[in-house]
Amino acid sequence: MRTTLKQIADDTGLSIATVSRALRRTRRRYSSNEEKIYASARRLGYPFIGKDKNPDQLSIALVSELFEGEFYANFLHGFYKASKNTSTEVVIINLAKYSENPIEYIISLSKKYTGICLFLPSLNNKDYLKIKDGVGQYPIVTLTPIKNPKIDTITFDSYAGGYMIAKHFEELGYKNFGFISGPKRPIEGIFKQPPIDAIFRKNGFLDHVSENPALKLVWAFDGDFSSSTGKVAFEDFRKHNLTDVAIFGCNDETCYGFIKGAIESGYKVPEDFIIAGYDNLSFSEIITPELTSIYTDFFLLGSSAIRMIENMIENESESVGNINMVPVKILKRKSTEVST
Amino acid sequence: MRTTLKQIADDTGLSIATVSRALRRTRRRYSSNEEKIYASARRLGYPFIGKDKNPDQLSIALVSELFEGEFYANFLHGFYKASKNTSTEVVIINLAKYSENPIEYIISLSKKYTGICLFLPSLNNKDYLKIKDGVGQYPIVTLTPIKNPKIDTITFDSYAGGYMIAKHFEELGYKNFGFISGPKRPIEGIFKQPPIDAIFRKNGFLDHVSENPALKLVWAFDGDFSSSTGKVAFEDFRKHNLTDVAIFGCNDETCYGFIKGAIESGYKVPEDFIIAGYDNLSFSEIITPELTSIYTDFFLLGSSAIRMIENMIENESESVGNINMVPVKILKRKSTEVST
DNA sequence: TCATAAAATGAAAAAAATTTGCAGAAATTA
DNA sequence: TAATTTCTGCAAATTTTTTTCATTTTATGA
Repeated sequence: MRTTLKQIADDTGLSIATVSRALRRTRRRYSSNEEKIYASARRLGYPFIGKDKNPDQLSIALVSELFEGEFYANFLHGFYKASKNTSTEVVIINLAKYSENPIEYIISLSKKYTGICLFLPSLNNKDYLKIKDGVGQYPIVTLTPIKNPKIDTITFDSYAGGYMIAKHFEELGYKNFGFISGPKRPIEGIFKQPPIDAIFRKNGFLDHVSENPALKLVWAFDGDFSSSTGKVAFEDFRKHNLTDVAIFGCNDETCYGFIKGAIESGYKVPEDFIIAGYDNLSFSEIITPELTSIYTDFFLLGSSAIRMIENMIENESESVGNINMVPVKILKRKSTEVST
Repeated sequence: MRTTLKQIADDTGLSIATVSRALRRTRRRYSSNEEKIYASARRLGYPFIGKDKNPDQLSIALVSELFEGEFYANFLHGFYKASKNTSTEVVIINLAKYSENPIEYIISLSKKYTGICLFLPSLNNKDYLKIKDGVGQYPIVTLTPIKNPKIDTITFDSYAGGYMIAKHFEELGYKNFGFISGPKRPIEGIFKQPPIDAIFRKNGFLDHVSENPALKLVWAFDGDFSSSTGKVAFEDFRKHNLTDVAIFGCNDETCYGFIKGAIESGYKVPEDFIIAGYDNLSFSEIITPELTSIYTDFFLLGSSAIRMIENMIENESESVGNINMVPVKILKRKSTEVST
């Protein structure tokens, strides 16, 4: 079961004594046998003795599937930055590599790490229940909103984000609102289920519209978070011949595509319509017109998640399904700037 | 030195036998004592027995400092994607956390991982020599070009990238070339030294210009990779009142800023000048006009790096300073599209 | 080339660490 | 409340690691 010096001795053809000495020496010597011993020890998974770990340091496994795009870089960077200020170490675990049985693998992580932080939009409620069952009273947190969670959840206040956009539009005097949604069906290789986050953004926006009799949703389009559907959305929007519309694209990329389509067709933004996005990607400051967007601060998210896990450890409290919302901010830019 | 059951027993106030049993049981039981034992074991760094590791799996430490931006997401994702096809596991190590003595820390990683892959633009030649000295004949590779490296280097063929741009400009019939450079001095918090990569891009571009008597460098500007200096660069360019110029901005972000400045001043691209960038960020497809750029394939880089380390292990060869160039591609888009 | 010193190695003894058998205590269930 | 199960510590048994010692190999210098 456990790797012993004997196994390494057998593997390398050397004696146990030699293996013991090589592995225990402080300074490495790079003789061919020592290299062989180290290589074998690594391969067989012998637990090393190096001053690898600061005993007072907590370690949190940040379990995610990595994809391309600025979003993931900001996400990871936010966590690392947050961990720098604490005695907590964050280790990224890319689940894609262990996709045969992800649930079991996540549960096994609880032996090795003091806490687990999940960012896995592809998991469903059943999966989370299994994980919760598997780890028992153990500090675990998820970063993806789920309905009726059984694990403590920490997520951006997307509902408020959607609301802020609607409110901003209203304050600018707009009455006619448009909306481009996020994915409603699974997307091959990314979302096994539509992200609930996007639904909250939408609800926050639409609830404000429907609560206020003066406001009206005059146009809606089903997107999938990509800039290409943003462009398609514009083609559809154009056909409707609407004027004085304030459009909320539920992420920035969708808006980029929409604006691109509009500009190419000779439209002017914000003169012909105003538009706002979500995520505040760096390009939102660069695109012409600069895009009003909801800023999600990943450093704040990371800090909150780490603090939450630290609290769980300290108070020996259980992850039972509390939801912790991290506030978001609206950044108003030229795409919603109305000349007076 | 080594963590033993006795230490955990002392720490938890339980007997050695109890600790042994708790840690060796296959199924966890979540009694308060067992939780205590696991917590103590984690804190003290007791080597766990879980079937954590596939014995035939190589593990490579990818040592980097993470920053924000799409670049890093693509970088990490490329490596993960590459590792998926092999039996090699890639573990991201964020060096920022160990900044007290990075060199020593990197050397200590060689005990734990089968190979090391460095992406640390802030290290200099001396640092690399120390690392090389510290790890001896061990599979290690660096991804940042350095002059006269002592460690095997694998990097994008930036020189060829710069050259491709110049060649493309020439083929379009342009004679007057402009250039916006990358950082020439260290940038606080990011580059302890100017990235040599950017210099190679520049050399590839300028060498082609100077080799061909018909071509002329009519304008150059010192940038720092940011879109804001791109905008400043445009202001400078404008003052020079140049026409028929083909501009190479040594990364995409610089070009975004430059184009933004140009459009805001009523310029038209590519009618008034043509421009090409480097990195092929996703916005290059979205910006109007779409930006011609050099595509650096991080999957290819990751695959090559992993293969290189695998070879070093197999042939027991040493990292001596070979340089392996990963080819890049030019993606021609509207920013350099000349109507005929 | 050879003598000498230094380093590396294996066998076996010694030491240390871990597991297990056993019996009593505590908790749970009927 | 009695029966059953689980938990626990002690000490013996077992396994693993380290150390001692003799031998072999390698390196060094005349």
